Amino acid sequence: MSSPCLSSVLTHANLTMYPTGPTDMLLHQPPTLQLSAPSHCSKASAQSYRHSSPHCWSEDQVLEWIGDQVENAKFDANFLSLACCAVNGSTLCQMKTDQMIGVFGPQLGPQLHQSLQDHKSKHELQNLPEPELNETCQLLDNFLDNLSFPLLSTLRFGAVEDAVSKREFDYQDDYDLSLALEPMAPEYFSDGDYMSSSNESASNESEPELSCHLISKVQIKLEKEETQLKRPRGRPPKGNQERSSIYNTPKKTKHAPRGTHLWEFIRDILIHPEKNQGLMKWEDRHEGVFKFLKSEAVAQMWGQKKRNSSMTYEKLSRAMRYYYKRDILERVDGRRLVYKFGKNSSGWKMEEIGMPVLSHQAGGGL
DNA sequence: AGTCGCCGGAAGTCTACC
DNA sequence: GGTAGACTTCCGGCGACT
Repeated sequence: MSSPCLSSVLTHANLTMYPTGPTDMLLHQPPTLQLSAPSHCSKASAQSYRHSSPHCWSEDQVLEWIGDQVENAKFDANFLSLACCAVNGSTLCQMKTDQMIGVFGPQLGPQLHQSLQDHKSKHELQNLPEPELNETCQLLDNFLDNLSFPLLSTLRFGAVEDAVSKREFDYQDDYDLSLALEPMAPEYFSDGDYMSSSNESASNESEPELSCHLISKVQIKLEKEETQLKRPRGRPPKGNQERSSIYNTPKKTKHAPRGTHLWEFIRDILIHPEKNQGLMKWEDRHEGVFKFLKSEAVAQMWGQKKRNSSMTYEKLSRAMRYYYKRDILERVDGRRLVYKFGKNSSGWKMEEIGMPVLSHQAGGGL
């Protein structure tokens, strides 16, 4: 069996995971295959393994973990065979140091073993005060899974080469960074006004948000197929006859798994700086006060997760305001784009997520 | 006056659950 | 199939700012 480049898979996973990442991220990371994943992309990778015990890691999560270790060690992933990584967390946890060295080599093996021990002890020691925190981690995993293309979740090692080469082809064929600066070609949309709201709203934003336009053709093509089948959520716009055809389409029967709630999505962005990319920041970490830095970009990400390309910050903020009644969020009067987590929210406090609570740690932290 | 973010009512969809 | 919860969409209004 040949040894497909692990880093290629990881790089693709990252790029497909966040196709609408911030402008600087993509503009400075041309869509070429690299031996080690670009740091930005890597930081934006799922890292869902961090939130579950190594014993419970799936093969995909093991792959993510290995990818991070490869990057940290500046290890040349070309020397790694994907076949070596085709293990789940349970199997991995049974491996001893010498076995790891045997499989991953003398350079990477010990580091992987040490990292695994760290993760194991972290999850054994971590005292989660609320059961929902476990659910939160699962929701985060779901979020990451749902956000990505099915590359990681469907890729099986026997079919890696085919899948990778196909993704390479699709990617190079379809991904166009010029989209960041140019209007999207109308043929990529099923409905011309679907994208108009985001472009329009992005232009309204006081801060530059080029990232709003960074939606790959790959994604758009997928959404095109979806929107042709799926009736848009919410109240239909007044006098909009263009969408009438999709309102008559048969109802989708397949129920998607319960997804992350909006406040959890926001929280996850805030507590995972590697996924934040300057979208939001803590104003007061201790009090749970946060601010949208790139409101429309966050809205686009939310829309991406909900498969709704017409999501805007205005709509997102309406949903946020509903949380006031439920004490999931509290009002922060007089400050634009600023919200505060309420008493019915969870999983954002430092002590809840196992971070050391330092004095003077409020504010500023991503 | 125009723009922007925020507010909250109303009406709608979608999904999970019973 | 019915229902509840969680949004989504639209809209009119408000205050701050330019």
